[in-house]
Amino acid sequence: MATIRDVANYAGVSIATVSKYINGGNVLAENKVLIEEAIEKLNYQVNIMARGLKTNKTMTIGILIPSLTNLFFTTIIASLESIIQTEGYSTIISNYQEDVDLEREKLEFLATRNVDGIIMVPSGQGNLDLITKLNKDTPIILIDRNIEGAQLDAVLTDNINGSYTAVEKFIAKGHRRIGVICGPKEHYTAEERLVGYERVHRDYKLKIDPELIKFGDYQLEGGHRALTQLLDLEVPPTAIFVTNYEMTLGAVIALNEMGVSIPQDVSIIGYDNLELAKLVKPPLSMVIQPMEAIGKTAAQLLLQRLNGDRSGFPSLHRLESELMIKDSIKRID
Amino acid sequence: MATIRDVANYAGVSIATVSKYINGGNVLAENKVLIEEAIEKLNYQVNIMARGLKTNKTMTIGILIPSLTNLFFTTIIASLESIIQTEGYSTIISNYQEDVDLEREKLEFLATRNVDGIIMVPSGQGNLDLITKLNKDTPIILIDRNIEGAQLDAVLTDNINGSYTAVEKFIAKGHRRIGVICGPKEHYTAEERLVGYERVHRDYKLKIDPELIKFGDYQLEGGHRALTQLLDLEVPPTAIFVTNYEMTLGAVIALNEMGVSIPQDVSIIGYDNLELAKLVKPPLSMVIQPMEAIGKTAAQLLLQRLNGDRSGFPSLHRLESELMIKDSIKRID
DNA sequence: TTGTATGCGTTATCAA
DNA sequence: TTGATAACGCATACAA
Repeated sequence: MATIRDVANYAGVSIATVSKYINGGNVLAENKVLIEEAIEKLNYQVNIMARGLKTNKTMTIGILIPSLTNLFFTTIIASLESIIQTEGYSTIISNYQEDVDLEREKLEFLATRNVDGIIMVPSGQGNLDLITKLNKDTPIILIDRNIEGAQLDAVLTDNINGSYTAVEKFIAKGHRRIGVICGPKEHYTAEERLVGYERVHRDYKLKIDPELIKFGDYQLEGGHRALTQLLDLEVPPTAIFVTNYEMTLGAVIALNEMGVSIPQDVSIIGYDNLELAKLVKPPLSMVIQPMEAIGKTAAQLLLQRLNGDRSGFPSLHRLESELMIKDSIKRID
Repeated sequence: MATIRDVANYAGVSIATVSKYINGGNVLAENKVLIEEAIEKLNYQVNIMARGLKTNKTMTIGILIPSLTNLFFTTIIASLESIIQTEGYSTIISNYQEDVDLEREKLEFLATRNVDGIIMVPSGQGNLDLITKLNKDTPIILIDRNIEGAQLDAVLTDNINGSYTAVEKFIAKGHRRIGVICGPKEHYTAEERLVGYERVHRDYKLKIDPELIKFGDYQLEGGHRALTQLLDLEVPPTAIFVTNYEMTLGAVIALNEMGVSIPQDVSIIGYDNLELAKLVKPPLSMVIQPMEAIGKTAAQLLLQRLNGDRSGFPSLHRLESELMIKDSIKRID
C-alpha cells in the first residue's frame, strides 16, 4: 500500500503539502497536478487508522437494533445508511435480540470500536446508565423507543395518535367491542399504543372491557395466540387492532386457520406490515410508520451533533404515522 | 481516555509489560494484579486505531449484499455476525440495491475502510475485475451467487437440486403442465434453478413448453405479473413453481386477487418464504435454503482465511436446500 | 520476565 | 505556500 510519503516523493513535494492537498488546503496549481498524478499512479488511499489515530475519529457510527430480521428496523437502517455514507461515515450494525444483557454487551463492543456516534433502538430502562455514560462523549440518538427520564436525543413516532386514529375509525364504523393486541407491557411503544386505545374510548365515552386487551410479545406467535384468545371470548370483539408488524402477520395466520373471514366475521387494522396490506384478501387496513423519515431524521440529527452542534439538546422528534384504510373494516350497527 | 501509558504508570510497570499482558503474554502474577487494577481503575480500553496502525488490521469485515430489506440476506447476516463478533471482529454492512455501479462504489468504500475480509453476494460478472483485485490482499467469500470463471471462495446452495426436487414432486403428483417463475435471465441462482426445472423434465421425458417459463425480477411485482401471465395462458399450467421469496409473495397476492384457490385451481410450491408457508391457507409448500448454515459456513471459511490458512482455495461449498411439503399440491390424473 | 526505543501513516504546528 | 518535525497510542525487537 502506498503511503503519503510515497506520494510526496513521487510528486517531488513534502508530506505536509500532500496532506494539505488531501485535506482541502491551498496548494499551488502546479503542485496540485503533480500530487494528483502521483496519487493516481500509486493508487494511493488514505490510511484510515493512521488518520483516526491522529484525529481521534473513526468516521464510524454504531447502529444497535433489537433484530436484524425485522423489516421495520432494516428499512430505517437502509434509509439512515444512505445519508450517513454520503458524509463518509460507515456503520457498524449490531443487534441484541431484545436481550438486555446482549444490548449492554453490544454497546460495550461499539464503545470498544470507538464509534463517533450511535443510533439505537433501546430495549428499555435496562442500560440507561451505560447509555447516559457513553453519551457524555459519543452522541447517541434513540429511535423508535424513548427511555423514561433519559436526557437523550430521540426520534419517535406518534404512537398514541396512530393508535387513537385507528381505533377511532372502528368506532366511526359503528364498532363498540374493539379488541387490541398490544406488545409487552413494559415496552415503550406498546404502552403508548395502548394509551391511544384507552384515550379514544374515554373520549367517546365507551367502557373499556379489560378482556379485550391482550398482550403479545411483538412476535408472530404472540399475535397468533392473542387473536385466538380474543375470538374465543364469550362475546368476541367485532373489530381487532393489532399493534405491530409481526403480530399482524400472526393474527392473519390465526384467522386463516380458524376460517374466520375479514371483514364479515371480524374487522381488522394492522400495523406496519405493508406487504400484508396487499397480500391478504381483502386488503388489510394498516397504521404505517414513516420509516424512511425516521431514518433520515435520526441521521441528520446525528450528523448535526457530530458537527458539534448541541442546540436543543435533548431534542425530541415525533413523526406522524399514517392510517391506510382498505376493505378490512365492516360497518355495523 | 486512558492510554496504555497511564496504565503503566499507575501500575508501576513499563508500557511493554502492559502490552504484553493485554496480548496474552507472560507476566509475573504480581504485575498481573497491578495491571488489572490499573485497567479497572482507569477504565482503560485499547485504542483500536493505534493498534490497527501497528498491526495493519482493522478487525473489521465488510459485508455487501443486494438489499438490507430482504429477509433471506439479513437472516444470513445475523448468523454470520454472531460468529464473527465472538472472534472480536466487527462488520460493516453495505447494500447496493442490485445496482452494479453502486456495488462497485460500496466495494471501493469497503476498501477505503481497510476491512480485513469481505463476505458478499455479487451482482454478477460486473465487478469481477475489482473483486479479483481486492481478493489479492483481502480474503473475499462469495455467498448465494457465484461468478462464472472467478477464482474465489464461495458458499452456495444447491439450486439445481432444490428446483429439481420441487418440480419432481409436481410430476409425482401427476402434473404435466408445470409453470415456473424464474428470476432475471442473467442471474446466477435464477439460471441454476431453471436448469433444475429443465433437467427434471428431460429426465422424465416431458416436453418443455417455453410458454410455461416466465422470467420475473426476483421482486414482488415480477412474481405478481408472471403468475398472472401464466394463468392467462390459453392452456394454463396445473402447477406453478415460484423461485424466490419476494416473487412467492407476489404470486400469492396475485392468486388472492384473481380468486384462484390453492390447490383446487392450481398447485403451488414457493421458495424461502417460511412465513408464507404458514400464513397462506392451505399452508404453502416451499423450497427452503439453509440460511443459518450459509452464514455459519461463510463466517468460518473467512476466519480460516483470515488466519492465513489458504488451503483448498478456491473452495466451493454447496449446501442443500430442503423441500417442505404442505397441502398446496393437488394430485391429478 | 521486563524495559527501552523505534516506527506504523497521518495531521498539525511553526518557521521559513 | 511549503517543509521539517512532533505527536497520536500501540506492538514489538532487542537488550538487559
